[in-house]
Amino acid sequence: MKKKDVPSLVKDERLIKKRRDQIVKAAVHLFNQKGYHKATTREVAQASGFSIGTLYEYIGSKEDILYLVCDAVYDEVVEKWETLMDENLHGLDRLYQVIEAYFRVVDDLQNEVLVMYQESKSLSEEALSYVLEKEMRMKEMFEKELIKAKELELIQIEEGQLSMVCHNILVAGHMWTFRRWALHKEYTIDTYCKWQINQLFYGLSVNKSATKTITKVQQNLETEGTV
Amino acid sequence: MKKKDVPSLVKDERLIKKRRDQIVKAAVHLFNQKGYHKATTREVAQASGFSIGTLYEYIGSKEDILYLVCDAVYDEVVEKWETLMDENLHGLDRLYQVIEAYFRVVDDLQNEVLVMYQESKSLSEEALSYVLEKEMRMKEMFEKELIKAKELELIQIEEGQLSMVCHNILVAGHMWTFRRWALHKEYTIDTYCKWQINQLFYGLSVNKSATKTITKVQQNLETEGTV
Amino acid sequence: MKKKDVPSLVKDERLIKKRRDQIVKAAVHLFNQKGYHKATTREVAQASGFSIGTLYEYIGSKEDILYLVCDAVYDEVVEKWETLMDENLHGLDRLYQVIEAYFRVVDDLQNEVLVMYQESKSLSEEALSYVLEKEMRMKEMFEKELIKAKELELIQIEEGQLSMVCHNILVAGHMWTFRRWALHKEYTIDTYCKWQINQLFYGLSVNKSATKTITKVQQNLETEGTV
Amino acid sequence: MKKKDVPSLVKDERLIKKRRDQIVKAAVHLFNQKGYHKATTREVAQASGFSIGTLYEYIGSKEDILYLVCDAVYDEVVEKWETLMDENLHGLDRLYQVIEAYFRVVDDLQNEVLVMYQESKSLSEEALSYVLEKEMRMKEMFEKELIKAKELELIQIEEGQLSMVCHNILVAGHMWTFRRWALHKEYTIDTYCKWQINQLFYGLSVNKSATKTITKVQQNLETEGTV
DNA sequence: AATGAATGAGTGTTCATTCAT
DNA sequence: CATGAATGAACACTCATTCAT
Repeated sequence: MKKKDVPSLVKDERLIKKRRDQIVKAAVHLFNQKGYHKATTREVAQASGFSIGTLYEYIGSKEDILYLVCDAVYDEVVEKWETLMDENLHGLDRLYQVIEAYFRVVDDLQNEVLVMYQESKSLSEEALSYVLEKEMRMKEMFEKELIKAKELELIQIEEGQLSMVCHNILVAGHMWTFRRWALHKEYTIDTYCKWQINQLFYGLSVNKSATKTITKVQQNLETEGTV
Repeated sequence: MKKKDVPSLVKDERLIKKRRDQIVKAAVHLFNQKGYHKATTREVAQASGFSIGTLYEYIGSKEDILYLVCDAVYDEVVEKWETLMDENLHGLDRLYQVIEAYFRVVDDLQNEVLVMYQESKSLSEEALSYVLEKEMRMKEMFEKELIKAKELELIQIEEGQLSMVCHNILVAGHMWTFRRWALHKEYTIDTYCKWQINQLFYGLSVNKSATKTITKVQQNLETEGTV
Repeated sequence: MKKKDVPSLVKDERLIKKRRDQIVKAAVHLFNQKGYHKATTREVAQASGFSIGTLYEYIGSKEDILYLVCDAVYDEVVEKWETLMDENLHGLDRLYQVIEAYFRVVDDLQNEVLVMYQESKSLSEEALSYVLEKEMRMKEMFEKELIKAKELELIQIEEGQLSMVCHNILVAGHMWTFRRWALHKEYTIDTYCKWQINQLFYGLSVNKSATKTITKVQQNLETEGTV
Repeated sequence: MKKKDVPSLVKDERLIKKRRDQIVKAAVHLFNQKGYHKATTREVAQASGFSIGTLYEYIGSKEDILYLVCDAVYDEVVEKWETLMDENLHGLDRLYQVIEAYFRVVDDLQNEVLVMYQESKSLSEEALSYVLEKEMRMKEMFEKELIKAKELELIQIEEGQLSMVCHNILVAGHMWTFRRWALHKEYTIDTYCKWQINQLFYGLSVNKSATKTITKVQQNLETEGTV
């Protein structure tokens, strides 16, 4: 899926970048406050520091603003993430850090991530799939790390579990923003990282003598024929 | 937080219930397709099988529709969940089942949960806090079970982890709907339950010889002074 | 102009009268509070003590309510007026009393008169002309009295003045309602009657010698440099 | 009570004034025909010569239109009134002229005055009190003149009568519009002025010795050729 | 005769988008 | 390149009126 083309009537690429940065910054703030649908293009223009006419010199439609935001947020997340990484770490330490760094970037870019998260569904199919593709690329970053760790025999992970765990990690990051009404009361970003990583690697530490196979539960449910 | 009052011009309580059920059903469908903001009240009325005037005999504002949806979805989830529970199960089996049953209910009520999940942020503060309270009550159901399991020494779980794990379970359920664009390609609800529960209880099965304490990682990160 | 026909689905004339009395009473109250246009038929029905369906058993349209009100108010004014009249009075005293009694009836039926006064313009042409005809009939009552007084040489009034004075009297009554925001602060109905009647009969008591001395006064003032 | 703020999305003050003049003109015409409540904002926009969207660039709500009308009408009345005044007249002549000029302005601005008169009650409390204050200021103009005349001993007027007479004069002006269905059949503005002023100063001539100098005043006014 | 649920045309208002200056 | 006035389709919501029960 290609980058969606956002039309501009202006030629100067440098100016386009500058104005769009202004737009994104203003839009993130506004969309956070009122949501994408309730924020008006006029408001975005004003918050960006120019007129509605000028706004439309740099975008083709309101949706483009949302697209620019989502696009920018992914880039910013990845960029900051890379800044945080210590390339000297190895083994499990590296794995922990990749995840923790991600959580911390999300914490840092809370508003941005939240907007992208809550409003991206309003994108057109074309724009959405581009954005989702970026999401998948982030997922792949975790997959790579996990596969590497598995190959190094640092962790044991079954085939089917791999992808799901990466989804879980990503969503655990998002959660920190979209469930902040609850989580921020109970956790700091430090404790949140600690417990999420702990949970991710060690689970609920099942007392082994109590273990029964999940398969059995499955069977029970299936014989009941419900759902 | 009390149940928000949704005004109706109609007196017959039975009829109100019937019509509101129609409205909720139609609204879930519509909001799924186009989202809350893009769906018009006229469309909701039409999809409900009556005129716009009649719609407004049973609600006070468009927001009330969303509120009715969210309220109904929670009730429906809890109700179906209870139906699925086999009260004869005990120990870890019960724990597995509580979680799996929840996932299966979410799967069954995918559209409903997705709408509630994606659109509830558009509720007014008053309505939202009522809805969030319901969410917290669901979280408590998991908490109770986990505490019970802990007391029976079926699992080991530290203080700070408990709440977060419950959030994780709830969100893992939601994920099945809001990330279905990815997850449903890779998993069936059966395999999804299996892997999520597996992951929840056993984590990534860290190879013990490779284990280092998370605290150490934390220290590394902190000494770097980043974030 | 004939009495406008207000259709009713009910046969029993006595019931029609009873219900319409209820309607008029409720409507006067409501129209006073919110005005004819902002008051809804539902509200009128409710304030009348029955359902919207029943309301429409006794009227054909919302406008009929206004017509009923206007019609009733005139009748009530005339009726109360006659009650107040002392037939033993004669001469100027009678004239004073006719006018004062009218003012006092208006004071008594303030809300009714105000509604009729402010809202009758919303009647259809047909209904309006019937109402205006009633107004003219009231005017004629004053005309008769004034003509009688003129014939008795109690007052001097020129041809063209007669009609206008009667309009003035009627409007002076209405004024007491539609300018009550100002008049009721400054006058009681007693003082209002006194001064209006005084003004009506004696005017501003122009100083007779003033006409002649004006030039003189002016000269004085002008030399003083004032004015 | 301060001038109510009517919000506009347009910045150019000159354009605002121009457009609002258009709006007022169109609204007076429409409100006369159908009344404030039955006239739609779309009709006002169309009659003003622009689209509904443009209308709302210059007002905040429908009520603002009514407010603009009332506000403008008062200003226009006062302005025209002042134009008509001959500052060289003194004594009773001046008094006659102040009143007659007012009647003639009302005649000239019939539609405007009638709308303001009949619809101002639909204003919000805030706007209404501002409008009523303007009305009171007009009343004070008459009060000043009467007090001056009293001090010059041109007229005799008792304390309690003064305010009421001014109300009467104002209402006599309004009457010429809201009772035109009757008055215009019987009077021209010339005869209406003559008889109202006559009545105002000399009453019903109970006392037979009352003079009729009005004819003379009329001649003065007529020879000036104004109005 | 009374009820009140159903109707849908109509209303005020918003806002993304355009385009002349 | 920037501006902001103009546009009008679209929307939430109201309410007089009807009619089956």
